[in-house]
Amino acid sequence: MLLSYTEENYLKALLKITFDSGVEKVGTNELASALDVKPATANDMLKKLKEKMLVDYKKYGKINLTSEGKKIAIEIIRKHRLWETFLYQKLEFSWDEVHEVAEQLEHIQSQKLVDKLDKFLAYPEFDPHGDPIPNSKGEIKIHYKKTLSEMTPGNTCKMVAVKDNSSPFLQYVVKVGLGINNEINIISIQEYDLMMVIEVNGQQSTVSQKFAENIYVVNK
Amino acid sequence: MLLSYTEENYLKALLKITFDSGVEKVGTNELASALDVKPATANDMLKKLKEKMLVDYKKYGKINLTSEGKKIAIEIIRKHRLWETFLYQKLEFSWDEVHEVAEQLEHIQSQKLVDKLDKFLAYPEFDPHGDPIPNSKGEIKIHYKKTLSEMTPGNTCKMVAVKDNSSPFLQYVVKVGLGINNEINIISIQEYDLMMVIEVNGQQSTVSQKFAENIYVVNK
DNA sequence: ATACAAAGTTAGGTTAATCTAACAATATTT
DNA sequence: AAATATTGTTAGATTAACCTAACTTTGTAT
Repeated sequence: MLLSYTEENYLKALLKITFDSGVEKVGTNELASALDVKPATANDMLKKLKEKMLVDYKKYGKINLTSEGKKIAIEIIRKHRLWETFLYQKLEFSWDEVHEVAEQLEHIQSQKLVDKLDKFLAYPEFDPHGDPIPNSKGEIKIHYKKTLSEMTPGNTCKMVAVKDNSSPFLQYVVKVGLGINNEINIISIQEYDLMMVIEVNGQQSTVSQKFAENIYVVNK
Repeated sequence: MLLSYTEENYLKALLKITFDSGVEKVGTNELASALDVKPATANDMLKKLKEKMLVDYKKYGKINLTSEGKKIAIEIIRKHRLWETFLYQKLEFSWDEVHEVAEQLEHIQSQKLVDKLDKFLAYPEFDPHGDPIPNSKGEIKIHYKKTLSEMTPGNTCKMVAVKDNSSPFLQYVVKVGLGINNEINIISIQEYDLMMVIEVNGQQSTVSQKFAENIYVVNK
């Protein structure tokens, strides 16, 4: 099925929201704000995607991807993450620069391109932000993640991914000395505002709760 | 200046036409048919591009790119040919498959991406079809080309590029045993219909005039 | 349980890129 | 030079993706 750039973005946004919130059902306003359009616009598109059997929804109800819609959305995420990996590994892009360009590259239509790129990169399993890259069958390696904000003093954990892919956040992550697979010791937590003192490679930093909520870790 | 996908294609088409015909001035119908749209459509777009000072033209007159328009068009061709080279050299695409995908990739907006890709490919000077890749300053290595159809029996020449980039043509070129930098001996020419008997790597083939007009060569 | 707030929908309008059909200017041919 | 053909332009319509403003439905809180 040939979809427009825009239609693809709607499907991708729907999948992303369910990934991030853990909930299957999505609302019109939520979708609209994720795509930075007005609810009326999202509503129009939803009707179109329903016509095409890519979403399952009825008036005033919640939105769900159909299995076909989900398949397409996963393919887009696959392309996005493969391109990010390419930019990072082969073209020397930095962590915080890959996302923007991958947003464009993910819409290139060519099955052969995706397959060959995957091969060229030696079938990577995770992108530069630690997010899993769906394989050619659409299967995703899930590593059950907690956020840094769920850790308690004395814990040691390892950063596996970031939740927020925005440049300002990623640059801040680098500044704190953090990166994928780095070990983090939780030194203390401020009861009042939940600020956290952490140690990475011997360097201590104080980070906000908001920051800690955007770092995925696994226990050590 | 931020241009739409479509606007970029109009600029590229204008530059291509002047390249191919050798003439500076382009007509509305010619442009329209190159882009596979109706003349009325091309006319509308021309007005828009004139507003943006990218083309120079007046009612019922001929169309010219301004220097700014030409600069942008060259940049698009640069991207197109770099991507073709990438697909061919790094991703194992064949000669006749690269064009289509590069038509999409050429519109990706990221100066850094172009620069890094150029570096990654070790600053190639020619794409897989033998066409010169403009460098980062927009300079193009011109090799003064003749077509195979201009050769006479007894001549020996070397194929440097193809004029037609379509899949059917390129597949035919491969079938005849031809490739970039191959030596060609002109054995004979049929006076009646200008069919040519050529020899490549010891293999003799008979090719039509139309075919011969689409192969660029240099004298040996 | 009603009232109010939040979420979702509809109607009608805009812009970019396309079209068709009619018209105008330029070029070519006899 | 007049007739005809070619080329280019204009006017008005269409479609996709967006908008605002008004409305309806659903959910929440007193």
